[in-house]
Amino acid sequence: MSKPHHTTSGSNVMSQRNQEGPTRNRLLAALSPEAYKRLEPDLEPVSLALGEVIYEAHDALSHVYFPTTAIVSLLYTMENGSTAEMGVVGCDGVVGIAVFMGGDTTPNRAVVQSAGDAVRLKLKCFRDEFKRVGDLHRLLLLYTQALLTQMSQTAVCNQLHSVEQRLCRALLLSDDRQESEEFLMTQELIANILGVRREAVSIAAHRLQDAGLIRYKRGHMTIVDRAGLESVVCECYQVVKSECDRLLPYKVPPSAEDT
Amino acid sequence: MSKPHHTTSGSNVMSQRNQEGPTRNRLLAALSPEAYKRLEPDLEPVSLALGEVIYEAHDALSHVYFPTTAIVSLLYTMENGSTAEMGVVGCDGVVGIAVFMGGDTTPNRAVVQSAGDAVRLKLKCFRDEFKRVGDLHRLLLLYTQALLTQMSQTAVCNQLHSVEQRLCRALLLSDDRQESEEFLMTQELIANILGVRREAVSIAAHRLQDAGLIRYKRGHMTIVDRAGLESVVCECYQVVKSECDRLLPYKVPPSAEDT
DNA sequence: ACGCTAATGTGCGATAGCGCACACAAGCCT
DNA sequence: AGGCTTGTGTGCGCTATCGCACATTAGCGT
Repeated sequence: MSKPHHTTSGSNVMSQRNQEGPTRNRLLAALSPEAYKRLEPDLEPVSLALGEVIYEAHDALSHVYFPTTAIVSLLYTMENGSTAEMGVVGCDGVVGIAVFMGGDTTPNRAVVQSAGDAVRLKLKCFRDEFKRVGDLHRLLLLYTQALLTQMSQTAVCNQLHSVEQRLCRALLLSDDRQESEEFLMTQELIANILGVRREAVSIAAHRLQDAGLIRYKRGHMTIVDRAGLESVVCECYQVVKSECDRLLPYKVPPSAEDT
Repeated sequence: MSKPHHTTSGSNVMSQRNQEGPTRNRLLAALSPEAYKRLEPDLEPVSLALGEVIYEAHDALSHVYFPTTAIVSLLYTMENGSTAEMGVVGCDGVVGIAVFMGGDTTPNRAVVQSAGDAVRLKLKCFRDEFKRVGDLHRLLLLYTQALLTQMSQTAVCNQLHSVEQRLCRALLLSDDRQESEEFLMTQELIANILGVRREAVSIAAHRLQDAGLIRYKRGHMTIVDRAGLESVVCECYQVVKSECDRLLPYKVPPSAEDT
């Protein structure tokens, strides 16, 4: 999942659907023109605010969400209130996997980690297209595998790596999913994501700042030296990124249905 | 996922396909008779030995495996050699998800955690049936969601719970997936699964034994008080089990294809 | 029965992260 | 400008787990 280089494409916007609008979402962008046209009338743009809850644990969904500039965190909340992130979804994915996997709900919540836009689709439209077993079907299974990799790598990473390394991983994952190098996130939020105390984040962030890798100021976190972060982060980051790139290349070969 | 009560069914074996043979695997058992008959000629019984590697990271598979009495662990190995489990597959599932998700390979390995039997299916037969988008297709997506839940819960559990609780979870997960209350597993193996040092397992196992919940002797681990274990284990165990039961009931309604 | 190997128990210092209790500082509201 | 709320830094004792170095033992093969 390389960051989409924001080539301000000027006049040829119409010819490329890769820069703005719903097709900022990589899954939508990878659809064949035919499949995309079928969905287009039903795509509804929405703005997602920081902290907004897209679904609670065990909630039946009314829509699936394709983030374009927003970033959504999949969090689990324990009975005692402590939380940890299991996965993160940005322009590379979709929120609401359970809808097409058949279970309808999941035990986790989806919370907006970085405000931005998304397009959403009513369940019926979405399912109708999924059932054609064409592009959308194939892409979503591939995406699900990528998410599976992300979650399972999170499992081993949580077990084996330090808070500092995992903070780097969280920052890089966010960076991959948005334009700007600056994030609006408090240490409290990061702590909930990493499943550690806020103080532990404070210390780790401070270390990264001292090392000149990030700048940090009251809820504003800025990546200063991305290469440096990549040298500190554990191997888990690359594993997830490589697998994501392998499974979901920008260009996807057309499916049998649409050729 | 309730443990299949081994009612030694005597004479009416032919009428129920729920006790022995390939249909000990719950996915195969849940197929419609039509779908099962299509696969049956190609199902190949295999014995899996403890420690046997079904696939290595990034390996292309030649078969998918439906465990019947064997238990398979999905493990990730770090560059420095440390390992941790991301998920476990028994008679409730299938080894080789990547084959139908479209990615063909995964970054993790599959290792036999408890010796036993499985049936396997060549990729082509498997894919042909999957592409019919009938029972097998629907069941495998449901199973994948269950596995997703298992992996994501492993992620949060690894972060938030103690070695002792996680040992309980591992034991209960194994118990759910096999007949006997006795497992053949060394502390070394358990340590690799939990992603901790062997010594930590030694201490945790000792505590459980002192509490009268298990008996432990040189590679033989026996559950003495299952209810006791369930009172010690963290909530993660129930979350995964409930979700697994919800998504994959023993009886599955027939799909449109086969009615 | 002997001896080898694999499995387990134990002790000790080091470290990471927890839980708590604050002090402090930044920015918003009026 | 003053004051409140929110976010951040820090110190302290505690616990879990690590990493290492051994001692011990069970069971297998011959």
